[in-house]
Amino acid sequence: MMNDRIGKTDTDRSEQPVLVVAGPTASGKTETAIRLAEALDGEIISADSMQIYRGMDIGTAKATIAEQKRVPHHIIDILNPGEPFSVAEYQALALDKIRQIKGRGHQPILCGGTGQYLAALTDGIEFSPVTVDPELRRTLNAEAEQSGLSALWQELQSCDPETATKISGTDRKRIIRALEVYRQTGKTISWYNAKSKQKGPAYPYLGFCLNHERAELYRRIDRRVVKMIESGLIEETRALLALNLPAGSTCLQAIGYKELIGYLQGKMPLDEAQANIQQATRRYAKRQLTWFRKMVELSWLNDLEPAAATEIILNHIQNKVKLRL
RNA sequence: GCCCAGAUAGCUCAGUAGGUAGAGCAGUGGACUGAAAAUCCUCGUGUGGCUGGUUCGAUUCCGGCUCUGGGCA
Repeated sequence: MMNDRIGKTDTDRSEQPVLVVAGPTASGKTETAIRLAEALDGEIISADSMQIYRGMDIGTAKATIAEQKRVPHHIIDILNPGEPFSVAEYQALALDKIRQIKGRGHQPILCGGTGQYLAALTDGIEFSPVTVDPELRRTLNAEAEQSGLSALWQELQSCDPETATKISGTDRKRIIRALEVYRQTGKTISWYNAKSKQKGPAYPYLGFCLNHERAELYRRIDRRVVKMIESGLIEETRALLALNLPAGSTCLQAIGYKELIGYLQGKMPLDEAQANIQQATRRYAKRQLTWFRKMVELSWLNDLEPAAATEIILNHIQNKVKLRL
Protein backbone atom coordinates (compact mmCIF):
# COMPACT_ATOMS: atom_id res chain seq x y z
CA MET A 1 0.00 0.00 0.00
CA MET A 2 1.04 3.60 -0.36
CA ASN A 3 2.55 5.69 2.29
CA ASP A 4 -0.06 6.22 4.94
CA ARG A 5 1.45 9.32 6.40
CA ILE A 6 -0.88 12.17 5.99
CA GLY A 7 0.93 15.43 5.84
CA LYS A 8 1.29 17.41 8.99
CA THR A 9 -1.70 15.89 10.74
CA ASP A 10 0.72 13.65 12.58
CA THR A 11 1.79 16.50 14.75
CA ASP A 12 -0.90 19.08 14.21
CA ARG A 13 -4.17 17.78 15.55
CA SER A 14 -5.73 21.11 16.34
CA GLU A 15 -8.34 20.62 13.63
CA GLN A 16 -9.08 17.02 14.55
CA PRO A 17 -12.34 16.37 16.34
CA VAL A 18 -12.23 15.26 19.93
CA LEU A 19 -12.93 11.54 20.07
CA VAL A 20 -15.68 10.32 22.34
CA VAL A 21 -15.95 6.77 23.61
CA ALA A 22 -19.30 6.34 25.31
CA GLY A 23 -21.32 3.31 26.37
CA PRO A 24 -23.09 1.80 29.35
CA THR A 25 -21.10 0.29 32.22
CA ALA A 26 -19.31 -2.91 31.40
CA SER A 27 -19.37 -2.27 27.67
CA GLY A 28 -15.59 -2.08 27.29
CA LYS A 29 -14.99 1.67 27.14
CA THR A 30 -11.87 1.81 29.25
CA GLU A 31 -9.81 -0.69 27.29
CA THR A 32 -11.04 0.65 23.96
CA ALA A 33 -10.10 4.21 24.84
CA ILE A 34 -6.63 3.12 25.95
CA ARG A 35 -6.03 1.23 22.73
CA LEU A 36 -7.18 4.21 20.72
CA ALA A 37 -4.91 6.50 22.68
CA GLU A 38 -1.96 4.22 22.06
CA ALA A 39 -2.67 4.19 18.34
CA LEU A 40 -3.31 7.92 18.02
CA ASP A 41 -0.86 9.49 20.40
CA GLY A 42 -3.82 10.29 22.57
CA GLU A 43 -4.66 11.26 26.12
CA ILE A 44 -7.81 10.21 27.90
CA ILE A 45 -10.20 12.57 29.61
CA SER A 46 -12.60 10.72 31.86
CA ALA A 47 -16.29 11.65 31.77
CA ASP A 48 -17.34 9.85 34.91
CA SER A 49 -18.95 11.40 37.95
CA MET A 50 -17.59 8.87 40.43
CA GLN A 51 -14.09 8.13 39.13
CA ILE A 52 -13.18 11.65 40.20
CA TYR A 53 -12.95 10.40 43.78
CA ARG A 54 -9.71 9.06 45.18
CA GLY A 55 -9.86 5.67 46.79
CA MET A 56 -12.96 4.61 44.92
CA ASP A 57 -11.23 2.39 42.40
CA ILE A 58 -12.72 -1.06 42.23
CA GLY A 59 -16.33 0.01 42.52
CA THR A 60 -16.07 2.66 39.81
CA ALA A 61 -14.14 0.34 37.48
CA LYS A 62 -11.44 2.97 37.22
CA ALA A 63 -8.53 2.28 34.90
CA THR A 64 -5.93 0.43 36.97
CA ILE A 65 -2.52 1.87 37.77
CA ALA A 66 -1.05 -0.35 35.07
CA GLU A 67 -3.59 0.88 32.55
CA GLN A 68 -3.03 4.48 33.54
CA LYS A 69 0.68 3.99 32.87
CA ARG A 70 0.00 3.01 29.27
CA VAL A 71 -1.53 6.40 28.47
CA PRO A 72 -2.15 9.68 30.32
CA HIS A 73 -5.51 9.90 32.09
CA HIS A 74 -7.22 13.09 33.23
CA ILE A 75 -10.05 14.06 35.59
CA ILE A 76 -9.64 10.91 37.62
CA ASP A 77 -8.75 11.03 41.33
CA ILE A 78 -9.15 14.78 41.53
CA LEU A 79 -11.23 14.96 44.73
CA ASN A 80 -11.39 13.37 48.12
CA PRO A 81 -14.57 11.50 48.94
CA GLY A 82 -17.07 13.88 50.49
CA GLU A 83 -16.11 16.86 48.36
CA PRO A 84 -18.86 18.27 46.15
CA PHE A 85 -18.65 18.59 42.39
CA SER A 86 -20.85 19.62 39.51
CA VAL A 87 -21.32 19.32 35.76
CA ALA A 88 -20.34 22.91 35.23
CA GLU A 89 -17.05 22.36 37.03
CA TYR A 90 -16.53 19.22 35.01
CA GLN A 91 -17.16 21.03 31.78
CA ALA A 92 -14.67 23.78 32.59
CA LEU A 93 -12.03 21.25 33.60
CA ALA A 94 -12.57 19.11 30.53
CA LEU A 95 -12.43 22.05 28.14
CA ASP A 96 -9.19 23.07 29.73
CA LYS A 97 -7.77 19.58 29.33
CA ILE A 98 -8.79 19.40 25.70
CA ARG A 99 -7.04 22.68 25.02
CA GLN A 100 -3.87 21.54 26.75
CA ILE A 101 -3.79 18.16 25.04
CA LYS A 102 -4.30 19.71 21.65
CA GLY A 103 -1.58 22.17 22.53
CA ARG A 104 0.81 19.25 22.95
CA GLY A 105 -0.22 17.98 19.55
CA HIS A 106 -1.94 14.99 21.10
CA GLN A 107 -5.39 13.53 20.47
CA PRO A 108 -7.95 14.15 23.22
CA ILE A 109 -10.20 11.15 23.87
CA LEU A 110 -13.24 11.59 26.07
CA CYS A 111 -14.20 8.36 27.72
CA GLY A 112 -16.98 7.84 30.20
CA GLY A 113 -20.50 6.89 31.01
CA THR A 114 -21.90 10.00 32.65
CA GLY A 115 -24.30 11.20 30.00
CA GLN A 116 -24.76 14.62 31.48
CA TYR A 117 -21.02 15.32 31.49
CA LEU A 118 -20.64 14.20 27.91
CA ALA A 119 -23.66 16.17 26.78
CA ALA A 120 -22.45 19.33 28.51
CA LEU A 121 -19.47 19.22 26.14
CA THR A 122 -21.02 17.95 22.93
CA ASP A 123 -24.06 20.21 23.24
CA GLY A 124 -21.88 23.13 24.13
CA ILE A 125 -24.06 24.15 27.03
CA GLU A 126 -23.19 27.49 28.53
CA PHE A 127 -24.03 27.18 32.19
CA SER A 128 -25.55 30.05 34.09
CA PRO A 129 -23.36 31.93 36.55
CA VAL A 130 -25.62 30.77 39.37
CA THR A 131 -23.44 28.52 41.47
CA VAL A 132 -24.62 26.21 44.21
CA ASP A 133 -25.09 27.92 47.53
CA PRO A 134 -24.84 25.07 50.04
CA GLU A 135 -26.58 27.12 52.69
CA LEU A 136 -29.58 27.83 50.47
CA ARG A 137 -29.71 24.24 49.36
CA ARG A 138 -29.83 23.09 52.96
CA THR A 139 -32.60 25.58 53.65
CA LEU A 140 -34.65 24.37 50.70
CA ASN A 141 -34.19 20.74 51.67
CA ALA A 142 -35.31 21.57 55.17
CA GLU A 143 -38.36 23.39 53.83
CA ALA A 144 -39.24 20.39 51.71
CA GLU A 145 -38.94 18.28 54.85
CA GLN A 146 -41.21 20.50 56.92
CA SER A 147 -43.86 21.90 54.60
CA GLY A 148 -43.63 19.18 52.02
CA LEU A 149 -42.31 19.17 48.50
CA SER A 150 -45.63 20.36 47.13
CA ALA A 151 -45.19 23.69 48.92
CA LEU A 152 -41.93 24.24 47.02
CA TRP A 153 -43.62 23.12 43.85
CA GLN A 154 -46.31 25.76 44.44
CA GLU A 155 -43.66 28.40 44.87
CA LEU A 156 -42.03 27.36 41.62
CA GLN A 157 -45.40 27.35 39.92
CA SER A 158 -45.83 31.02 40.75
CA CYS A 159 -42.31 32.27 39.99
CA ASP A 160 -41.40 30.02 37.06
CA PRO A 161 -44.47 28.29 35.63
CA GLU A 162 -42.56 27.22 32.52
CA THR A 163 -40.15 25.09 34.52
CA ALA A 164 -42.87 23.97 36.90
CA THR A 165 -44.87 22.43 34.08
CA LYS A 166 -41.80 20.89 32.50
CA ILE A 167 -40.63 18.93 35.52
CA SER A 168 -42.60 16.63 37.76
CA GLY A 169 -44.00 17.91 41.04
CA THR A 170 -42.22 15.01 42.70
CA ASP A 171 -38.79 15.68 41.23
CA ARG A 172 -37.23 16.99 44.39
CA LYS A 173 -33.79 17.76 43.05
CA ARG A 174 -34.95 19.74 40.05
CA ILE A 175 -37.54 21.72 42.00
CA ILE A 176 -34.89 22.68 44.52
CA ARG A 177 -32.35 23.66 41.91
CA ALA A 178 -34.88 25.80 40.05
CA LEU A 179 -35.74 27.62 43.27
CA GLU A 180 -32.07 28.07 44.10
CA VAL A 181 -31.65 29.95 40.86
CA TYR A 182 -34.75 32.08 41.33
CA ARG A 183 -34.20 32.98 44.97
CA GLN A 184 -30.61 33.97 44.32
CA THR A 185 -31.06 36.02 41.18
CA GLY A 186 -34.74 36.79 40.72
CA LYS A 187 -34.40 35.25 37.27
CA THR A 188 -35.82 31.90 36.29
CA ILE A 189 -33.79 28.87 35.39
CA SER A 190 -35.76 28.66 32.15
CA TRP A 191 -34.58 32.14 31.29
CA TYR A 192 -30.96 31.08 31.73
CA ASN A 193 -31.49 27.81 29.92
CA ALA A 194 -32.98 29.52 26.92
CA LYS A 195 -29.73 31.29 26.19
CA SER A 196 -27.43 28.43 27.11
CA LYS A 197 -27.15 26.71 23.74
CA GLN A 198 -26.62 29.69 21.51
CA LYS A 199 -22.89 29.31 21.06
CA GLY A 200 -22.66 25.65 20.15
CA PRO A 201 -19.84 23.32 21.17
CA ALA A 202 -16.35 24.71 21.55
CA TYR A 203 -14.82 21.78 19.66
CA PRO A 204 -16.00 19.32 17.04
CA TYR A 205 -16.61 15.83 18.39
CA LEU A 206 -16.52 12.41 16.79
CA GLY A 207 -18.33 9.92 18.98
CA PHE A 208 -18.78 6.18 19.32
CA CYS A 209 -21.00 4.24 21.63
CA LEU A 210 -20.09 0.72 22.66
CA ASN A 211 -23.01 -1.53 23.40
CA HIS A 212 -24.10 -5.15 23.65
CA GLU A 213 -27.33 -7.00 23.21
CA ARG A 214 -29.33 -6.38 26.37
CA ALA A 215 -29.19 -9.89 27.80
CA GLU A 216 -25.45 -10.04 27.18
CA LEU A 217 -24.89 -6.60 28.70
CA TYR A 218 -26.73 -7.70 31.82
CA ARG A 219 -24.69 -10.89 32.02
CA ARG A 220 -21.52 -8.82 31.81
CA ILE A 221 -22.77 -6.51 34.55
CA ASP A 222 -23.72 -9.39 36.84
CA ARG A 223 -20.34 -11.03 36.32
CA ARG A 224 -18.42 -7.84 36.88
CA VAL A 225 -20.17 -7.11 40.15
CA VAL A 226 -19.16 -10.53 41.46
CA LYS A 227 -15.61 -9.85 40.37
CA MET A 228 -15.56 -6.46 42.08
CA ILE A 229 -16.59 -8.01 45.36
CA GLU A 230 -13.98 -10.72 44.97
CA SER A 231 -11.30 -8.13 44.28
CA GLY A 232 -11.85 -6.13 47.43
CA LEU A 233 -14.83 -3.84 47.02
CA ILE A 234 -15.84 -4.60 50.59
CA GLU A 235 -12.52 -3.36 51.93
CA GLU A 236 -12.77 -0.27 49.78
CA THR A 237 -16.22 0.40 51.18
CA ARG A 238 -15.01 -0.14 54.73
CA ALA A 239 -12.35 2.51 54.17
CA LEU A 240 -14.93 4.90 52.76
CA LEU A 241 -17.21 4.26 55.70
CA ALA A 242 -14.36 4.95 58.12
CA LEU A 243 -14.16 8.52 56.82
CA ASN A 244 -17.50 9.27 58.48
CA LEU A 245 -18.67 11.42 55.63
CA PRO A 246 -21.80 13.50 56.06
CA ALA A 247 -24.89 11.73 54.78
CA GLY A 248 -25.75 13.11 51.40
CA SER A 249 -22.15 13.25 50.18
CA THR A 250 -22.18 12.72 46.45
CA CYS A 251 -19.73 9.86 46.57
CA LEU A 252 -22.08 7.91 48.83
CA GLN A 253 -24.54 7.75 45.95
CA ALA A 254 -22.20 5.47 44.05
CA ILE A 255 -23.60 2.07 43.19
CA GLY A 256 -21.77 -0.71 44.97
CA TYR A 257 -20.64 1.36 47.89
CA LYS A 258 -24.07 2.38 49.11
CA GLU A 259 -25.30 -1.22 49.08
CA LEU A 260 -22.19 -2.60 50.78
CA ILE A 261 -22.47 0.01 53.49
CA GLY A 262 -25.80 -1.58 54.30
CA TYR A 263 -24.10 -4.95 54.48
CA LEU A 264 -21.27 -3.65 56.67
CA GLN A 265 -23.81 -2.14 59.04
CA GLY A 266 -25.48 -5.51 59.35
CA LYS A 267 -28.64 -4.47 57.57
CA MET A 268 -28.48 -7.23 54.98
CA PRO A 269 -26.54 -10.35 54.10
CA LEU A 270 -23.80 -10.14 51.49
CA ASP A 271 -25.67 -12.06 48.81
CA GLU A 272 -28.57 -9.66 49.09
CA ALA A 273 -26.26 -6.68 48.83
CA GLN A 274 -24.65 -8.23 45.78
CA ALA A 275 -28.02 -8.80 44.11
CA ASN A 276 -28.98 -5.20 44.85
CA ILE A 277 -25.77 -3.92 43.30
CA GLN A 278 -26.38 -5.95 40.19
CA GLN A 279 -29.89 -4.67 39.83
CA ALA A 280 -28.96 -1.05 40.46
CA THR A 281 -26.22 -1.37 37.86
CA ARG A 282 -28.62 -2.82 35.30
CA ARG A 283 -31.01 0.07 35.84
CA TYR A 284 -28.18 2.54 35.62
CA ALA A 285 -27.04 1.05 32.31
CA LYS A 286 -30.56 1.47 30.98
CA ARG A 287 -30.58 5.14 31.92
CA GLN A 288 -27.18 5.63 30.35
CA LEU A 289 -28.47 4.20 27.10
CA THR A 290 -31.29 6.75 27.12
CA TRP A 291 -28.71 9.51 27.13
CA PHE A 292 -26.67 7.96 24.36
CA ARG A 293 -29.64 7.29 22.08
CA LYS A 294 -30.40 10.96 22.26
CA MET A 295 -26.91 11.97 21.19
CA VAL A 296 -27.45 11.63 17.48
CA GLU A 297 -23.82 12.19 16.61
CA LEU A 298 -22.77 8.88 18.11
CA SER A 299 -21.97 5.87 15.92
CA TRP A 300 -22.99 2.65 17.62
CA LEU A 301 -20.66 -0.33 17.87
CA ASN A 302 -22.57 -3.38 18.96
CA ASP A 303 -21.34 -6.67 20.40
CA LEU A 304 -17.65 -5.92 19.95
CA GLU A 305 -14.70 -6.57 22.21
CA PRO A 306 -12.30 -3.63 22.71
CA ALA A 307 -9.75 -4.84 20.15
CA ALA A 308 -12.32 -5.12 17.39
CA ALA A 309 -14.03 -1.87 18.36
CA THR A 310 -10.70 -0.07 18.26
CA GLU A 311 -10.00 -1.41 14.77
CA ILE A 312 -13.30 -0.12 13.47
CA ILE A 313 -12.88 3.30 15.03
CA LEU A 314 -9.36 3.64 13.64
CA ASN A 315 -10.55 2.69 10.16
CA HIS A 316 -13.36 5.17 10.45
CA ILE A 317 -10.95 7.96 11.35
CA GLN A 318 -8.55 6.95 8.61
CA ASN A 319 -11.30 7.17 5.99
CA LYS A 320 -12.43 10.54 7.19
CA VAL A 321 -8.93 11.91 6.99
CA LYS A 322 -8.44 10.53 3.48
CA LEU A 323 -11.68 12.08 2.33
CA ARG A 324 -10.57 15.43 3.55
CA LEU A 325 -7.33 15.37 1.56
C1' G B 1 -50.22 -46.99 46.28
C1' C B 2 -53.78 -43.79 49.14
C1' C B 3 -55.27 -38.84 51.24
C1' C B 4 -54.85 -33.45 51.22
C1' A B 5 -53.34 -28.77 49.03
C1' G B 6 -51.76 -26.22 44.84
C1' A B 7 -51.09 -25.27 39.26
C1' U B 8 -53.23 -17.69 36.79
C1' A B 9 -47.83 -12.33 33.75
C1' G B 10 -40.47 -13.67 33.68
C1' C B 11 -41.06 -14.35 39.63
C1' U B 12 -44.37 -14.22 44.23
C1' C B 13 -49.38 -14.22 44.56
C1' A B 14 -54.66 -12.05 44.50
C1' G B 15 -59.44 -12.28 42.39
C1' U B 16 -63.73 -13.51 39.58
C1' A B 17 -71.14 -15.61 44.35
C1' G B 18 -69.88 -18.46 36.09
C1' G B 19 -69.84 -12.96 31.66
C1' U B 20 -62.21 -14.44 28.89
C1' A B 21 -58.25 -11.30 34.91
C1' G B 22 -54.78 -7.52 38.43
C1' A B 23 -51.19 -6.22 42.34
C1' G B 24 -46.09 -6.26 44.03
C1' C B 25 -41.38 -7.41 42.21
C1' A B 26 -38.51 -8.03 37.66
C1' G B 27 -38.40 -5.71 33.02
C1' U B 28 -39.41 -1.62 29.09
C1' G B 29 -39.42 3.37 26.93
C1' G B 30 -38.53 8.39 28.28
C1' A B 31 -37.01 13.14 30.87
C1' C B 32 -32.53 15.36 32.41
C1' U B 33 -28.89 22.84 31.91
C1' G B 34 -24.13 23.51 38.70
C1' A B 35 -26.16 16.53 43.62
C1' A B 36 -26.59 12.91 37.62
C1' A B 37 -23.93 5.84 39.58
C1' A B 38 -28.49 11.06 41.48
C1' U B 39 -33.66 12.53 40.76
C1' C B 40 -38.19 11.72 38.27
C1' C B 41 -42.19 10.10 34.60
C1' U B 42 -44.51 6.18 31.53
C1' C B 43 -45.94 1.12 30.20
C1' G B 44 -49.60 -4.89 32.59
C1' U B 45 -53.17 -10.02 26.71
C1' G B 46 -51.40 -13.80 29.88
C1' U B 47 -52.90 -21.11 25.12
C1' G B 48 -55.72 -18.83 33.36
C1' G B 49 -51.40 -27.00 33.58
C1' C B 50 -53.88 -30.60 29.88
C1' U B 51 -58.53 -32.89 28.72
C1' G B 52 -63.75 -34.14 28.86
C1' G B 53 -68.60 -32.56 31.01
C1' U B 54 -72.58 -29.06 32.84
C1' U B 55 -74.01 -24.14 30.80
C1' C B 56 -76.20 -19.36 26.11
C1' G B 57 -71.27 -18.69 28.28
C1' A B 58 -66.05 -22.01 32.34
C1' U B 59 -60.11 -19.24 34.49
C1' U B 60 -64.25 -19.87 38.08
C1' C B 61 -68.62 -25.70 39.03
C1' C B 62 -67.89 -31.36 38.23
C1' G B 63 -64.77 -35.71 36.34
C1' G B 64 -60.15 -37.68 34.46
C1' C B 65 -54.96 -36.96 33.51
C1' U B 66 -50.03 -34.61 34.34
C1' C B 67 -46.77 -32.05 37.49
C1' U B 68 -45.34 -29.82 42.36
C1' G B 69 -45.53 -29.60 47.79
C1' G B 70 -47.16 -32.00 52.32
C1' G B 71 -49.17 -36.24 54.92
C1' C B 72 -50.31 -41.67 55.41
C1' A B 73 -48.65 -46.44 54.28
